[in-house]
Amino acid sequence: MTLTAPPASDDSATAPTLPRAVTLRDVARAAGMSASTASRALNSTGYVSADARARLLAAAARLGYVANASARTLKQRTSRTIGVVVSAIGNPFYADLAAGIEETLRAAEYQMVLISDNSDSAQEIDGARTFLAMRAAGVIMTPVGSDAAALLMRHGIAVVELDRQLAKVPCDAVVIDNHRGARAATAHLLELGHRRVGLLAAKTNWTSDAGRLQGYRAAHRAAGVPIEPRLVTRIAPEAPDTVERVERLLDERPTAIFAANNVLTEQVWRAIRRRGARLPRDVSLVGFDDVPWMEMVEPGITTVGQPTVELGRRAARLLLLRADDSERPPTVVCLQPSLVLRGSTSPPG
Amino acid sequence: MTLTAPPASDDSATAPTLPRAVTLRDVARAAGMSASTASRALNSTGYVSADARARLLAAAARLGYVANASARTLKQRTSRTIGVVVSAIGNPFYADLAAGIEETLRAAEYQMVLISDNSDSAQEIDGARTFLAMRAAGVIMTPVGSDAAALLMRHGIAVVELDRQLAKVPCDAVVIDNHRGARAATAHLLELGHRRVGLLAAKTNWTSDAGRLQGYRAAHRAAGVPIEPRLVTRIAPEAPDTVERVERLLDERPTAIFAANNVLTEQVWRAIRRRGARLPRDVSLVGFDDVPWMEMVEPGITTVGQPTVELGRRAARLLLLRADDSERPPTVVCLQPSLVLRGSTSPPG
DNA sequence: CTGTTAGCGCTTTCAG
DNA sequence: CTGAAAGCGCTAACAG
Repeated sequence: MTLTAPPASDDSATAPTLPRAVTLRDVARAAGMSASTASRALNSTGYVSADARARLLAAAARLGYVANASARTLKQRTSRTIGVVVSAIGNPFYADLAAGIEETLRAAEYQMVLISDNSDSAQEIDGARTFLAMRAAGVIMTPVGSDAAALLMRHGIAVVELDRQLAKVPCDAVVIDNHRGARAATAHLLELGHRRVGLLAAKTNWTSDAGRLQGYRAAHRAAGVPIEPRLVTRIAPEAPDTVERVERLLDERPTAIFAANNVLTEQVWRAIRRRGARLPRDVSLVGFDDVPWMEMVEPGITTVGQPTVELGRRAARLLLLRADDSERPPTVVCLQPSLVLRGSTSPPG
Repeated sequence: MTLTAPPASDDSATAPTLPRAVTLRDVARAAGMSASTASRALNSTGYVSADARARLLAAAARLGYVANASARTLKQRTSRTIGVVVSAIGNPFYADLAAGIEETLRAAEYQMVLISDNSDSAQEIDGARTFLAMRAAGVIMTPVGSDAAALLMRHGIAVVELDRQLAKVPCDAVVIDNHRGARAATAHLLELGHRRVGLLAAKTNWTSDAGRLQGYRAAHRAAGVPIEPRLVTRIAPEAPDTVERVERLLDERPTAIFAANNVLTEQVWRAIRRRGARLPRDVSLVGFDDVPWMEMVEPGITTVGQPTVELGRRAARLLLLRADDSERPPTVVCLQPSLVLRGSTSPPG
């Protein structure tokens, strides 16, 4: 701040809002060095004398130098940014995934750019384009369609699919064992003696929902209990007639319901409450995803818990590994869910 | 995809992973035009003949051209990226703010880059540096300290403070009327006849907490009820002794408690449940922030509701306005909270 | 209406 | 150990 030439100084004291950002050249000049040397010093790469480095570092600090990420990315043809696209940031499940990703990325000095696609494949492709344009070092996504991942990978950007797998090309992925989770949930109900177990699942082409549906079926098969088709309801995310569809399922008088994600679990829970029905006396309920409210309501909701934050961490770690070695064979990490028993399940009344 | 020259085609069919991204020159060449014309055509800026434009557009589509955002940012010295730094993405309050921001930004064709700072000012500054490096068009933050905003603004980056104001320089902001919300909450309790109303607030230097504390005081003053200092507990976010502090407040036997944010509301709620005390018979409770669980538990929690998503939208809108006109005087938008009455409050038993 | 030219700020050989 | 030079991909004057 206190420079030699007070009046004609070319530094920021001239105007309150400075006209041009300070560049590497500026700090080089201030230290009487060239830009190349300054670059080496500030990035601790290549040879720089201790003296020069010290002067350069001091100058950078004094001038408040912040490297221009665009210039660097342009030159290096890749950035330290990782794109993340989730279905709905407002859903605590996705928020937790993002939290796990962010934590891991931050530790590795990468930036997370978060985009929410509202489960809409057009928005998802848009997001992919954005990351392509940014030359993101990689992208983690909870896929809605398979085109976005294809686009990215075709352009050489590493992709990790999270929560479900949709890519048609082999690709890293981190998922939960949906089949086993759903099977455990359903088996629990069957073991309690339920014979009319309703299923409420999302109507998607996602592997997660397919697995949950299969798990429900497998448990029935193993128990020798036939499935009543009218008790299986599949509802598209954000469908406008969600409430009616849920009501209709309840009208079928199942003695228990397995709701295959946290949103649907909340929907049935509300429908049950609206009817004044009692949990678990009138109907038992098992959810999927252990979000906070499930433990706070009375009775608590028995549910298939997922290590959500850990799923996010793993996805980030996988991407980091691939950044080191783009030739690694694609690996898919499958984490185990666990059935959390609470008060919403009991033998049929 | 079906081109004229099958074997010697210079397009991506050659290798599965293409060696170099397709640039503007590539599409220009493919259309027999210069890069500048291609730029004009693809950005619909300046004069381009209909014919040329068509050929260029076709070439771009065929080659799968995606503009390099870094090059553009470098040239234009600003990007279409807006940085957002929130305290904790896992907290539904901040997630909703982010959702509102993202929605608005997306409509204006800006990208949101989200960073969570865990209420740590060092991480907040880090985030500011990142956005500075990216030449973000602006930054929206729920501030922890005042240095990050100062740094940004010193470098000419527009800042909008959200949820609270900490900047020492005038700066756009979107906040809730904390004083009024807290006052209404406390007055409600006082009107019910409570005389020992505990306050549980965050110990920060944030305007939000200051306003809530003052509102609590103002309500007492207006009602002519003296405040019992032992009933006022302030706990730093993430403090390790949070549970004990809350227990100690309960030990003071307040007949009602006003918890000044959603996290603390949950903490007291849990403490009350652990003791087997009944809401509102043994103690009344009013929260702040209307997060979903408050309506789902039994009895529901009376709380000061905030238009959270709208707060986010407004912040984004303010930033967009400033992007159009950097000379606008800083404006602060103050939204009104509303007291949501539910079952957790009643006259003292 | 179109092409040439220059340069955004940085990194990276390559000579000294 | 250091500097000169070139160029990443794009846009914006400015001539034609």
